[in-house]
Amino acid sequence: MIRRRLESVIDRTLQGIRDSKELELPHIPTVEIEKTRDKKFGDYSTNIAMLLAGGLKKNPMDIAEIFLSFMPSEPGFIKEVKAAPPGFINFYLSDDFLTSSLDEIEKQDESFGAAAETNGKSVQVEFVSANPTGPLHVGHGRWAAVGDTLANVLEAAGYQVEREFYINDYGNQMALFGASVSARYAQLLDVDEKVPEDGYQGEYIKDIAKVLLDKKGKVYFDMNPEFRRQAIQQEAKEQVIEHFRLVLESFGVRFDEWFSETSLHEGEEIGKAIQELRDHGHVFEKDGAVWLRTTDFGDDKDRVLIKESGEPTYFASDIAYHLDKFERGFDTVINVWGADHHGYVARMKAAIQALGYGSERLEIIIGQLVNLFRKGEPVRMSKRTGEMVTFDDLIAEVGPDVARYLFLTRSTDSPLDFDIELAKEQSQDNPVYYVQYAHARICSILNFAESKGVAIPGPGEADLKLLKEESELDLIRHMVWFPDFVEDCATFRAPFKLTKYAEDLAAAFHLFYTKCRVVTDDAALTSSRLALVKCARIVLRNTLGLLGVSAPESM
RNA sequence: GCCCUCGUAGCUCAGUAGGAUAGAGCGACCGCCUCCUAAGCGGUAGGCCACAGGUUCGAAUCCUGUCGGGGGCACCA
Repeated sequence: MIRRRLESVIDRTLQGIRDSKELELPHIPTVEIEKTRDKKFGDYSTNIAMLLAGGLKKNPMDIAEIFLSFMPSEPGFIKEVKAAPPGFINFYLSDDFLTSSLDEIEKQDESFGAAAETNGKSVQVEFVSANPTGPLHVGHGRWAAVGDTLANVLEAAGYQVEREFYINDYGNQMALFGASVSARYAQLLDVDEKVPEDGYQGEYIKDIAKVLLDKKGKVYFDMNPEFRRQAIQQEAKEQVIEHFRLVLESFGVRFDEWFSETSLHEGEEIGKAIQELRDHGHVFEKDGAVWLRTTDFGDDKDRVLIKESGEPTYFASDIAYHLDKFERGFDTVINVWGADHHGYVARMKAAIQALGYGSERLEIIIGQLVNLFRKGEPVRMSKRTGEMVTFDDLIAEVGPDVARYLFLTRSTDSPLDFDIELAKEQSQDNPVYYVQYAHARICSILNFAESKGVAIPGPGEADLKLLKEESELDLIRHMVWFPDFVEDCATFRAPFKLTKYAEDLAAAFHLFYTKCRVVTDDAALTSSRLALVKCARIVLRNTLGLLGVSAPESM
């Protein structure tokens, strides 16, 4: 990683300055290295001189100059270092370093961009977690893309990652769902039974009942109504979960664990969690209910754990669930929640603190919603009229690649406008295709070379020093940045940044493509450009891989 | 009313662990295929970073307030 190497150079330089007593360095601040946004400032820069200026009461430019005079020369890595006002130190990577990196990329191949070793930390990412009472909506699709790509990025950054789906399969909503399916089932057998007033009226309930009838026949018919409702609820729930599994799988998302809320109620977990809270002294009784004093930890009001009726609240089971997560040994637990749950964050964080865990071990990513459009017109969704575009409808219409990619083009906490027609028709303006096209073009070049009988060079076989064109070196600059970039995406929990990276990389490739012809009569140059193009394909493919988007060989 | 979040080019949005002249895509306008995929490339135009204060050598970024959009404020899940 480039940043690590620069950190080490900067560190050694500062030590040198300190030893020589040229400057009194009381302590060395954390080195910040950023990729420059403009080439004229070099490739990477640090603001260390400006950070030191305050304490030393010296002009940052003077400090930068001193820094330059002490910096060891590393010709194989850095071509040039310059101080620039108001006190930046800019590093220019050497051409040799850039071109020789290609061998490294090719050697690492699929693992290029991923940390060489694990960082020893485990993290669980919980996402989607829909109630199994009906189809997933497009918002769930967005959380799925965000959660899964975040998990990919964390894995690449060296974390041990688990993906988990929490099944909210307990409580009133489930009972209503069961009763609704049960009524539809009865109706199919010509028994006049009404779907409950506040039950689920959607057409899909009929479909579930139909499948149930086809699969199980009339076995529920003779049961007493309550027993029948429960049995049907169980079957219907399994049907919906299986549907979730299939839809998410078609979207490239596979969970390691499906955790049922009901299982918490069946076991001792909830009681255990409440006892633990009690032991920590945060539980009290009032108005016949049992409360958790979440206000001790910054919540704006205290919350009920056990209702007057003796039933635990959803909050209580959620606490038990989070306790279970920590007891499973995760260092960090990340939840991707829909925006409608954000009022819940403070109390959940309070709860885990009441259990004695640091609040930083629970991270909650609030995902904003998706607004669907069709040719600029908002798609009205109403469960009543049945006018609904579900997540699987969307996948069927635009395809998983387009959906996944576009879901990740906006930062997670800003709402996303998704125009279905634009997504599938305006292909030339579609960033997904722009990136995929770069990959397909590369494959086409390699095919063309092969068809001409040109040998594709293996690692170390091409003379990479022949790559001197600006567009060639710029393309490599984007590629060698990749591992650092992936690490940033992980530390900032910002999977959506990858789409921008992918577009910039594709742009660098497209520019190279128009400026430089790969397969020419110059055998040596052809060989080195083929090596470059092969590496560009690796990085492009790995980027798309993290995004969960396919890398087509032709388009 | 209280809490959270957002407000950046005509549109959709990046950029916020304070840093250099605020970026991209789309839309508009002008160019580029005898040649490995034109689903591409180059160029032009477009900004009081909602507003007002404050902190700082330096603020789109941090703090306070105002205005505007979205969301949330259950012994529901």
